[in-house]
Amino acid sequence: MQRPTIHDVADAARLSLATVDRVLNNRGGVAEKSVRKVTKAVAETGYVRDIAAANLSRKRRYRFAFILPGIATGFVALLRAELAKEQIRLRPDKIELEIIETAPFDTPSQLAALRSLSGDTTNGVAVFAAEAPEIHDEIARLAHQGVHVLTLVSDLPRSQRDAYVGPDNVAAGRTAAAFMGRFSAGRSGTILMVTGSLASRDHMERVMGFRMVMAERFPNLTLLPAAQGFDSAETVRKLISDTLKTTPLAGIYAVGAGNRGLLEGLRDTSPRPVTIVHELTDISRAALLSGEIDLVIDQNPVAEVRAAISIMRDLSDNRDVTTARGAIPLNIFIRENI
Amino acid sequence: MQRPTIHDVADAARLSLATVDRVLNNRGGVAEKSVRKVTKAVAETGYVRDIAAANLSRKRRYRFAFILPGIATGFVALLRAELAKEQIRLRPDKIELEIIETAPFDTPSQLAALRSLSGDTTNGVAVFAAEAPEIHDEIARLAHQGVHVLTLVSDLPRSQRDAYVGPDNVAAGRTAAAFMGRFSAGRSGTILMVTGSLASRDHMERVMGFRMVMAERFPNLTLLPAAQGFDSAETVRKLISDTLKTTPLAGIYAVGAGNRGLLEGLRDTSPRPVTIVHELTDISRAALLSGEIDLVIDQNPVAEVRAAISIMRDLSDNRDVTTARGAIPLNIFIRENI
DNA sequence: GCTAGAATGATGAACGTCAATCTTTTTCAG
DNA sequence: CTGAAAAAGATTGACGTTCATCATTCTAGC
Repeated sequence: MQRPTIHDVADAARLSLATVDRVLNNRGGVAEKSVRKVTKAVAETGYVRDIAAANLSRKRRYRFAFILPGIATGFVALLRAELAKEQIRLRPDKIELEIIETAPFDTPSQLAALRSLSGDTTNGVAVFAAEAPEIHDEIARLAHQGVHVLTLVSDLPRSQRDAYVGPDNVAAGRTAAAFMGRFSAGRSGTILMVTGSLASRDHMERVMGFRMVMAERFPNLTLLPAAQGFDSAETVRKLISDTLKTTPLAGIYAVGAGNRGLLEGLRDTSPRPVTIVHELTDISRAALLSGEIDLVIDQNPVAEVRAAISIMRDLSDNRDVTTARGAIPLNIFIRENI
Repeated sequence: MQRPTIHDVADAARLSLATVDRVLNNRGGVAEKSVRKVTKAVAETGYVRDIAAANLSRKRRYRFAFILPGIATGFVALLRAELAKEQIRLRPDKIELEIIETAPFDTPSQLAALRSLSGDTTNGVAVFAAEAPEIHDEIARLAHQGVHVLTLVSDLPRSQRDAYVGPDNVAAGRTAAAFMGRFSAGRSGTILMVTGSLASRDHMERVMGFRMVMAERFPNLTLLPAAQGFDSAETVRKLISDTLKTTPLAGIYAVGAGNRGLLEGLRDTSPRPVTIVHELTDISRAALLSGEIDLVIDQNPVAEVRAAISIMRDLSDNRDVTTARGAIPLNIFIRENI
């Protein structure tokens, strides 16, 4: 048995193709009675629109934009590399990806990126941005224009975004704390948390999760106030070595980027603090192998990009999207499993 | 600018549509010179076949089969549940999934499943099977008939499979060992490994990885020979409690399924051995929360099913598939990050 | 230079849907 | 009962490709 087509629906409803089409694409001008007949016929026949044929007919393309910081290294670079690959891979599927780079931690630049988009040039957009009221406004504007908005890596739960694609950052922080505690094996000492910025929701969520578990389960470890490294290797390096001048550290949790600086700042420190960082990059991988880092918590950029695209597509085709779809698992790496 | 079509290629090659079509679908009967002209025109115009249109025209459907053990609980049940979801979700894309259940750890039944498939009823198949020469033969037969074969969860690297979709099981074992060692914090003692079957390659690879890291880094921990629990809760329970009668355990690494039995066999043991199991299910999740289990190494069944389908589809459309595509990351769960 | 056979061209119907246009039928107010 | 508006029907040409058929033009061998 073949899949039913509009013809079958028309037959079942005892109406013409034209009327069925009018109903299916709600073009209006159809009697209420006929609408019901069609709805019934669709249910009876089990008709599902052939999206490929429909797209072919209406020359549809999917235009998705990704807004992310223009950082040349680390995790964001991996994200961008994956996007570039998908850009090519998805061309035959008529999915066009536009990548818009913003200045890191710069709300005006993120705003400008959002403003450059509109409902008739874009079908969906995935944004990696910080929490700010103007950003929320722009997202609302886009949503209103029928653009599907995803938040990427860092969520904006109170905005009008359709979905969040990224890890559970509170869980990430909790995990970091749990391993920090276990790896410290009951000793006491001081822990430093280095974030990128205190305005990044993802970083704050990680800090929150980290603090919770630390307070609950490892009261022997003392937390310094969260520092800001602005994802810059040099700033992070200075931060670490300055701190070490006055305070010996039992552990470091690097919430954001700048791991190259972290390693430099840590060089020649003995005993080496338990070091937990985020994102598996060339640098963190090497440091894991050499023993300079104890644990890496990673969100797979490949999975992230794919999930985002797949969800934007489903939203565009208005299939229902379960929220769980965007959850990116946290991958935990130690020396033995990279 | 629109994407080029066969018409554009024909124009560029100064040949008719018919000839271009003959070349593109190599139907033969075309002069070598013309073939070259077409190839050149394709390159010049950047033509890429519109797969959706092509599929529409040739009424193509993708028929994929999944062969997996008919176990009603645990990881395999999660796999099957996800497959059932995808079955519905992918219907509008004309992807049909057939799920074939085999008796667990039963080669004849796996063979029968493979034998039931052929090139003209199936485009791709993902098999979760054990290593056996007859299985290799069947895979070769299917490959020869143009069926794309994937191995799922457990690889058969010397077979003619097109790709493996699943985790790096050696890395899984290494990871388990690394955490086992760290969680034991320098103490010495005896470790029990419980596999499903010594014939399952995935289990053996895990054991191998586990042994390697144990020997290298934690010589203070002694390994008992790997036991077989046949993924049965009752067998595992008995195994554990029998072992405990004669030998106190510092750690247990459950390589396979049957975690319900493991927990029962472990009840009232004090001190509780460090316990590491595979796959996040209702049971292991609860045990993690209650503290009966220390660590769960999980392969996400959702990711696994999606990767398998996406790869089978790419193979069917003969796009090139990088081997890395099938690698499923290992998710490590402790109490704090589930 | 003729002819068989190969190569190429031309054409049209299909796949399932969309979208537009034009015609016919139904409905209902006055 | 009439007539206009609303609803429904009918038809057609796209979208990009496949596939088959038939007609035409080359190309070699003799």
